[in-house]
Amino acid sequence: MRLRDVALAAGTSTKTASRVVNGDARVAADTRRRVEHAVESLGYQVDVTARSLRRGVDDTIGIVVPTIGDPFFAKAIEEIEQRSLDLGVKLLVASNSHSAETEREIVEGLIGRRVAGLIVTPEFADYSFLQRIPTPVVFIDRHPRGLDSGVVRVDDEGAARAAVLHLAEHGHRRIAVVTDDLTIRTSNLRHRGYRDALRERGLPIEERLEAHGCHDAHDAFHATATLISGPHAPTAIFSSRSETSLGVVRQLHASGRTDVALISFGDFVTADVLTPAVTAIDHDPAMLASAAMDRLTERMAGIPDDGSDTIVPLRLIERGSGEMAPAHLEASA
Amino acid sequence: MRLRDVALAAGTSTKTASRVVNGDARVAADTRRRVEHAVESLGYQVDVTARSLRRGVDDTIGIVVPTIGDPFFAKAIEEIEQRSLDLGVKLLVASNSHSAETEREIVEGLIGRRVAGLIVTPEFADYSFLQRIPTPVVFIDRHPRGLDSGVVRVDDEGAARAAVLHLAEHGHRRIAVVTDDLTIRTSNLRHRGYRDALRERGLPIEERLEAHGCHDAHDAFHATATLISGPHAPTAIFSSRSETSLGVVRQLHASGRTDVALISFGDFVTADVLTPAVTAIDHDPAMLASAAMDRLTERMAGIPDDGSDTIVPLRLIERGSGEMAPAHLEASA
DNA sequence: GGTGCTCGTGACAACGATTACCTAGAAGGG
DNA sequence: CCCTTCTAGGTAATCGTTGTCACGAGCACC
Repeated sequence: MRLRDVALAAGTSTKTASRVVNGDARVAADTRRRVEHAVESLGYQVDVTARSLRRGVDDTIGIVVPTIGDPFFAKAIEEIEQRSLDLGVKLLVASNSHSAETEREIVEGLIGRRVAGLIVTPEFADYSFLQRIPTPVVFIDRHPRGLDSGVVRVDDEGAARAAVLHLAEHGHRRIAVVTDDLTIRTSNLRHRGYRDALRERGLPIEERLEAHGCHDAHDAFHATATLISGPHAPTAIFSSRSETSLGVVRQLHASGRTDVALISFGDFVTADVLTPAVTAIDHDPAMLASAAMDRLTERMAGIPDDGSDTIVPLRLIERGSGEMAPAHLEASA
Repeated sequence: MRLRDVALAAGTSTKTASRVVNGDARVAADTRRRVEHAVESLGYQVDVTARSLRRGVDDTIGIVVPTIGDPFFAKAIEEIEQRSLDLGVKLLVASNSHSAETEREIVEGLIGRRVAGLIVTPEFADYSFLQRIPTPVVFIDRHPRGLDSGVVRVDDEGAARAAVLHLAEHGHRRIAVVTDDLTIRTSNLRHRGYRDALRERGLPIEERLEAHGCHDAHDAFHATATLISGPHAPTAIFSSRSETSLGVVRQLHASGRTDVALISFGDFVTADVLTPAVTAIDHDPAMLASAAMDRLTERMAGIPDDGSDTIVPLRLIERGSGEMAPAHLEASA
């Protein structure tokens, strides 16, 4: 199964066999045929490992995301998949498993595999070690710790601000937010956008209107119950992640409070089937992915990083839930 | 950045440096410290490629799926991710990009990378070439072409049959099916289960009750419109994929026909928020993934494949839409 | 007939890490 | 005090492939 065996069977040197395998034109037609036959009958397969070692690089790029199960990243991966297919390179996907240590291991492992380039969603790890490494790396979604690098990301703050302003424009003065831990950068940015909007409109910033630490739909479900009970309940909710939106929606439906306006940061399937249909800010992971690929391609072509961020625009999809007035009017889809 | 450089800096031989890097106990404490220091200050990283080449294997397993974006596979990957983390091996994910050629390339590429094991969702490629290859491969979801191998899969036929029987038990006599092309194995099996159930109950099998070729929600949306119009419209629909279910649901809501019973093969988020909440057969990708990992672990431990299939059970989640009587009673959540 | 090409081919080294094998002391047993 | 057994460390070969260089043959051109 080694090239040597193929060469032996074809009666040539390994080098010539290698030439055939790699499509080098400088091989006599007859020799080529013999080698090809040997390859076929022996079921030879190139040893990518040895090849990479010798060649120094690989026609593969890698992408590292927090979790593949997250629909946002899943979509982004799909897009990058398509793009790399067009580029003729293979794609390896890995997840950084939510721990600084494995995160670094994963990235190092991919680099050690000599991928031609890497797209990384930085999370906990310190990426300063990358400075000594020539592999082009493009970061998406967040800034990496320990490294001063440009990033391809969505405009979390601006979009959150726009969403909340949208609610305010429809007359809401008590707008709540459901978010994850503020230590998470994106959550933090969205939360900041939320507060910025309130300030701009001179609306109250109150702790009891803010539900932090909602990691998933379940947390959000309970947090929403607390939010909407009591005398000073909000008339609108801004949910800062699609996962939490699911919980918010469930709670609003469960407690018969579908009169509360809602905008979800992050779209989700069936958002348009619900009553009222859920207004969402759409990330468009494909755009993010595409921009990241553009950037990576540049980097691989030797164009250096200028350190600036690429901001991917977002759009507000008005479906009804974000356009309801504060009273109890129901604007159905 | 090579081990040699580290050794040079630490004043030892590469072998000793290698020992330190690999945690070999037979190194004097002082030497160890010197090497560790050199590693740290030089930012040395093992060249995984060279290591794999020499060692012959790698502490990485790979998984190949049709599309990472598919929520089913995304969940399965998450599970396998977790399991491999526990096992202390890394995971590489690749997608086979829907073409026989790239599919084979991807699998060969992973094998060429000397992964310790592989979990593959076979699609179009001929897998007979694997017979000559020692890498353990576990197939999931479908049988591979060209290779006689056991598979870890869900009981598509049986579960579809159970779903349709469930509808029949609630009094439905005109049950429609919305499905993808029957050339796709899983679609075919589910369709067969559907017909089996009808036959068992002596219910009519009619072409106008069957919408084939629905690739996505959009197709299903239109197909459903056709199904539910006309004099002999069904009182219940069996949707054979979660993607098509989204389209069916949208159509039923759009045309105010939420009185039509529905069971979805494949659960989806918000299925429980709709009115009526959607009854679904849940695949539980985690179970499938887990079974696949069990099998792969066995294979990697040298236990040969006995050629039998591992069937992962499914469960019916009754939420209302599948328990409605044929008339127009509304069983709300 | 020399000179300078290109063509097809092969010998050889090298990619970076590891492993099989070996050395020299040191430690311990009798 | 000699011999065995460790211990810490080194040397060289090797994994499979490919880049470099060289070589002989054939050919065209002056």
